[in-house]
Amino acid sequence: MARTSSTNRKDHIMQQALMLFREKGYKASTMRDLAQRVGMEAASLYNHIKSKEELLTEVCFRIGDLYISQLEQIEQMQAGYIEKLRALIGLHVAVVAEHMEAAEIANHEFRHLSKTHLTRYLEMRRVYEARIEKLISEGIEKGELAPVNPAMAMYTILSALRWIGLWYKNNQNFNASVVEKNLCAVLLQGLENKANS
Amino acid sequence: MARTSSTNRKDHIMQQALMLFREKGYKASTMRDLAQRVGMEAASLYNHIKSKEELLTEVCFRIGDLYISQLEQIEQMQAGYIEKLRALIGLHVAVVAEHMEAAEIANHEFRHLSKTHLTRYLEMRRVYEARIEKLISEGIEKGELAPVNPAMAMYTILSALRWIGLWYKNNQNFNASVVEKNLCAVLLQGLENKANS
DNA sequence: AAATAAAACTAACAGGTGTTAGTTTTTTTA
DNA sequence: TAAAAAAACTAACACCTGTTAGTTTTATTT
Repeated sequence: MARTSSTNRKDHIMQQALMLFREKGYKASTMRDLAQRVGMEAASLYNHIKSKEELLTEVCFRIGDLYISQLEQIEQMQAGYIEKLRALIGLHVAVVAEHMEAAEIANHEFRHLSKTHLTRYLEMRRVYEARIEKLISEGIEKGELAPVNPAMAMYTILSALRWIGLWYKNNQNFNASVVEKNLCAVLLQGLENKANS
Repeated sequence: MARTSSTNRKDHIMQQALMLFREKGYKASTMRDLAQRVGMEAASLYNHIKSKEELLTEVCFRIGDLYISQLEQIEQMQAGYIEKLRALIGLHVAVVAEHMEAAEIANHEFRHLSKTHLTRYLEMRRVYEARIEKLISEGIEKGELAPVNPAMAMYTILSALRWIGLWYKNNQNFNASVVEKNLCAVLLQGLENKANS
């Protein structure tokens, strides 16, 4: 059995699917499009994958699991809450830097998951968000973070972190540490110049 | 000629299309779906509209024009740059509060515009972003804003402002001024508690 | 080299897509 | 109320959708 070759082939299909879904969106991407990029007929794809949705499902949960497992490490850090938020921002920069297409697809196309998968995915996201919200709450309680609405702060951070993919796409010279530094500067210190006024 | 009635009918179609596109996404929304919501056969829609894409085009440019015209007013304000950014955040909160579906569609579905319209839309957005970036640059030069990378700060702000729609969707009791206050707090003052440390 | 398994192919299905043509019904105008 | 315009309808076109069936080619194993 050509197990190795088969696995490689599936990985190749997956990789092409990622690029296609990101370019056109999941619904606008056809199996014939994908087949052409992979270099075979559409029907042949089904020797390697189960369905179109399987591709999407795999991307979404692979990325989701990655975020959640990394978040666990951040929660267990022995450090202040500013430091933890800094690590959270670093996590998102790193994930996008290493899995840009997958991260963008999970963020933008998850709604096309089948009902069962969608429910599970939304639950994962809900948990992820709740844990970040808790992180912020705790930081506020300890007086390390400014007394803002934790839910709103959480959404603000997570949304802000979404432009990383856009930036990555437009700039060849994507410097992860510069991006991270600037994101931390705006989100943690704010845009107002405290040296002034 | 039943001009009034016709206009109302088209507005009704437009409104239903907004809700449908937002729920399912543009590509996954069918003219038969839309027709059912409007209460007629799919073919009858074409007595009122030119094409499916016309609906999307109209939404995108209506919202785009709105943002740009409002930005002009902000630029001409006689006020400090923190105040101008505050106004920018207020603008986005207000647009989402008043045109939630349209704002979300313009943000998420514009890529399905036809080539010509897409080019024009992207150019509009490029200009919008450039002008905000310039606002930030000027603020930094004058020492009113912290010395961050202006392009990155611009993306951070605009992305952060995208969760408003999400928040609006999940919370019945959407209080625009509270949302605005918290967004300003995080983006302008930062999450770090300056009373502390 | 023969047997077996993997992976490609062609053809097609069953249903969905936006949209048009042509006709009938409803509403407005004269 | 007759004429005209608007807006609904049914039927259909031409094409696209994910996927399956069945067959042939290629690669692997014994």
